[in-house]
Amino acid sequence: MKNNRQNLILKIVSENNIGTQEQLQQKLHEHGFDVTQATVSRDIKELSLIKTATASGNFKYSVPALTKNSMENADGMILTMLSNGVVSVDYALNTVVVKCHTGMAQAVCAKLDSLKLENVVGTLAGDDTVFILMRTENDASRLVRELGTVIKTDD
Amino acid sequence: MKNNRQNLILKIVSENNIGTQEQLQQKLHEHGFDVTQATVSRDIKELSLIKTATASGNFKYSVPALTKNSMENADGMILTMLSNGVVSVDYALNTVVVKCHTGMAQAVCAKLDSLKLENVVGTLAGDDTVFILMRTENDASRLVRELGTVIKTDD
DNA sequence: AGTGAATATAAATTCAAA
DNA sequence: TTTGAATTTATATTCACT
Repeated sequence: MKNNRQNLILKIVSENNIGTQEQLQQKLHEHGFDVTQATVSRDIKELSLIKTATASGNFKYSVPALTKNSMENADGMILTMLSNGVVSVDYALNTVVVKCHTGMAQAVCAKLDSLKLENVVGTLAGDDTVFILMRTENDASRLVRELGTVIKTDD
Repeated sequence: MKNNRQNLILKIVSENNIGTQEQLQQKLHEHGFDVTQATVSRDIKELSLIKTATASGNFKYSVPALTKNSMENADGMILTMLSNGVVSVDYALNTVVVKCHTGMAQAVCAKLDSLKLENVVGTLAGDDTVFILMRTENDASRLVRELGTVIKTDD
């Protein structure tokens, strides 16, 4: 349950402008998770979400980029989260297809974008699938291989 | 004065583990800047510092790095390229000006584009100069600062 | 373990002032 | 515009309970 909730949090902060834990709590409530601010605070800490000012003069929680550093953070929580979201990775020609659990594609896509991967032409996320258009077939192949080493899919 | 203080803040949070504004205030005091928490809070907002949990279970303020992912990738090729081509970086209002060696601006511009920097409205390269139009003046200021930390200019 | 209620702490903002 | 003092608001933690 906690895991589901934290996955949802990643999705929520990726897709919305969440400035306070109360707002996040409210969003969680809309999705059927009734937790207190205390829990939201703990979740944010465990996920190592970052809080920062935006150009528009507000604050915003975001998913941290997946660096070596952030993997070390929070007992690899983020990595785990990413892993939990992904079902499988495949490619055809120069397009990589990341299959996700329903509703997780947006969050996974945000995470992948944050990696600022090379030779990515563009990304597109539906509900349970992310498309990554790579420059060349070689790039696609390499990316699938690289993701394979990082992401533990849940089969 | 404010500028000096904010520069010092960047230095302090880079070199120390600052978890609260009070700690930062204390460090500033040691360097002769006597300001209140209110000011520290404003500075943090203006600098868009990020607050996030660390592996050790504490919180920490950090400088938002454009480099963490993008520059560590690609075997530092991009970094090398930029360093070799760039002479200086400056800005006025929301436009960043990257002075390059003659004929290098196009290449530098392409490299900068490849970084997919946030809040970039557009870029334009001449022969020895790249213009980067940022969303806001703050964005410009931050980009210059960030580039400054990454790019070794050849003077 | 994970959580909520209450609380302590930290951080953002308001308001007045220089 | 920049700031401090006071205040409000937000966030982290403590403690009890499950």
